[in-house]
Amino acid sequence: MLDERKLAVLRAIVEDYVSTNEPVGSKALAERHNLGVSPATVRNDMAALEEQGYIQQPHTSAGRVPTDKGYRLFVDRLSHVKPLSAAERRAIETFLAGAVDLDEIVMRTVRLLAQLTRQVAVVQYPSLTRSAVRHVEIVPLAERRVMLVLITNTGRVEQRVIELPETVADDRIAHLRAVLNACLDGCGLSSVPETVAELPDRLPVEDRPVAATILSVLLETLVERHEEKIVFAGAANLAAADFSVGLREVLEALEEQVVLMRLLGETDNLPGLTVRIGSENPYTGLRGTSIVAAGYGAGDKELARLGVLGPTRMDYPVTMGAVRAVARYVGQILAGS
Amino acid sequence: MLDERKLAVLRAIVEDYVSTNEPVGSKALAERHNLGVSPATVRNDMAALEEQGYIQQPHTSAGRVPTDKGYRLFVDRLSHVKPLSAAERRAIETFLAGAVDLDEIVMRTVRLLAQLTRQVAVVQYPSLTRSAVRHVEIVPLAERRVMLVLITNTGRVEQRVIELPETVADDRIAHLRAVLNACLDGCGLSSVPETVAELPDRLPVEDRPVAATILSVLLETLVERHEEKIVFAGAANLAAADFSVGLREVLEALEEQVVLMRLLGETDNLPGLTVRIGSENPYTGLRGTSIVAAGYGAGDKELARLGVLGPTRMDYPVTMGAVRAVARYVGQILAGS
DNA sequence: TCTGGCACTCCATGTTCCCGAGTGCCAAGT
DNA sequence: ACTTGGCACTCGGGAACATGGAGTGCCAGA
Repeated sequence: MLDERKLAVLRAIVEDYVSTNEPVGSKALAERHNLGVSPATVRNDMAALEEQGYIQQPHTSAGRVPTDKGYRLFVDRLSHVKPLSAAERRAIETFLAGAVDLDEIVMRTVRLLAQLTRQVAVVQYPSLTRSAVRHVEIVPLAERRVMLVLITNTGRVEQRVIELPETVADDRIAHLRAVLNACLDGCGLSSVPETVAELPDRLPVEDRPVAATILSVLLETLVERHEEKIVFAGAANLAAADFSVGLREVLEALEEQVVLMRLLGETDNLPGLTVRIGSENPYTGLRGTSIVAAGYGAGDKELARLGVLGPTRMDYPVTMGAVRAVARYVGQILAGS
Repeated sequence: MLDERKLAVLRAIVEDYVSTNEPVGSKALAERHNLGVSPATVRNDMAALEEQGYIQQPHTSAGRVPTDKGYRLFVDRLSHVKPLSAAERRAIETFLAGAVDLDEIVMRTVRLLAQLTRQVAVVQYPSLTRSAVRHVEIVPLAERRVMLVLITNTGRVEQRVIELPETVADDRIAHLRAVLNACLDGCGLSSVPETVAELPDRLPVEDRPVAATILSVLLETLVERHEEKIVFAGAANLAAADFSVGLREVLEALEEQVVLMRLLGETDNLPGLTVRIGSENPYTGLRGTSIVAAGYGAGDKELARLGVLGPTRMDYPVTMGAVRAVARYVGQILAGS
């Protein structure tokens, strides 16, 4: 059905089209990649490939262009992830190492990835759900107002201002803090609700209303922040690519947290790297774009995802290499801090 | 030099050009705005306006287009800030009121502003410099590692992980925290360095190295975070405007924190609202764009700035109204929380 | 099964042409 | 001293048309 040479032809078409952005014809193909056959033969192969939907001509009498199906075959069977150069690795390492807190890690990561791939990079904040409590802090702000600060083992910090039902002395607050920490320290966020459930019963009666208020805010925070934060960078790279068509839609998608989440979220069979090509992805505005994504995390459990979005016509091996490498390094940094 | 009618003509040109995006000719002008004179007269006035650099023709035998100087005159003398409708005000209020922490306030503000003006909105986080310490927290993470959390009265939270030079018992940490808070509470961030200077001397000798480490990180945080965080939203609106030319540059500028900071930062004579039109702004990539900015803050002191960036050909009265209104509401929210 | 040849298609590019919107200027009117 | 109508002129942009070249499909021969 698809012999060795036809696959070689497809590979050549993808590579040429990616680098030139112009439909590639049989003659140029036979010359540039030494396939050892004549243009006429290549034409026959092309006809077969087109027959099966791997390539396509924009107009009669134009060269061929890969279809989404063609890219898919290329990614799955005809290419290998291209590792980064040593220099690039060093650059990543030093750039990420300079970050002082989670915000900055994420910020640097997204920029790094955008620059490395010359495309739009998307990074999700480490999931609250899968991390654990490191410390809970209750800070008195005013007579009846405190700030609740929740610090997770991934370095994430959530804060909330709480209005209390009554005036509370600082030492009672301090006690409450101690109790809370004793019982929550190291507790997985997902199990916080049950852990905390009968906690008010163990407190003096007069402290219960206050405790209840604080706990309800705490639980609320966990629920609301369930949805993850997500950031992107490198929008300028979109304009640089010849994205004149549909740029609007792409930018809109990028500003829709929900869409971004879904794009990054859905994984597929490949271990680690997910590639979603053009029409494969769920959002119609992104018909002409592909997503290369990977999970990252400290240790082996995946805490969040990051990836790159670009035209279907992208250099998949290189992009995949960059995404994989960055995901690994971020994981290391996260584990180390 | 510029009599009443010539000014009216200029105003009419700006308004028409803003709404149609096409060079406006004498005939259409005389008809649409009832100026009470003939096209020929309008032509004479136009010639005078062009003579003085307020308008310009793209080509001979085309209509006129306002120059930056023309827009400037329009903004300064020919237009009034247009207040928002009651419905819009309510929308702002309810939308902003739902925010639970500073991050979310800023996020919502920037989106709101982008949606309201259909342009790119830029919002700076409240300045660290001009706010005061509300609480300092030192959280033990591991034997020789603590997290320093700094909470300001603007609701901003900064955190840093610190490696200590030696193992420190929790009660010593607690003591240190108490001392720190006692001495820093309410202290303006800019005066933290001097306040903290002789603090180690008042501690037991064995605590001094640890205290020094922590304090140095604290000071470092203040310095590094001196530069403000800044976010933008609404990039899709750029694509919607006919920004085909220079879109690349604009997007690049938006991703350059430094450039953004400068754009927002420089104020001018007008109380509150700053308008910088096309070539007036310092960055060459933004030759075709204008910035409308305003300061905001809790109470009267300005904590940070926010604004909108769009094509020079924008509806200034409406945009200015939106920016001013949003700035005020954010101030209120900030003061109330 | 591959190859060279050949007729055909059609896009991209360049040229020409023409229309119309808009201008500048001038002479006449108020 | 302005304002106005008239008029010749300019120039951009779109339509119509020509052309060259890259690329294709197909076929007959090796």
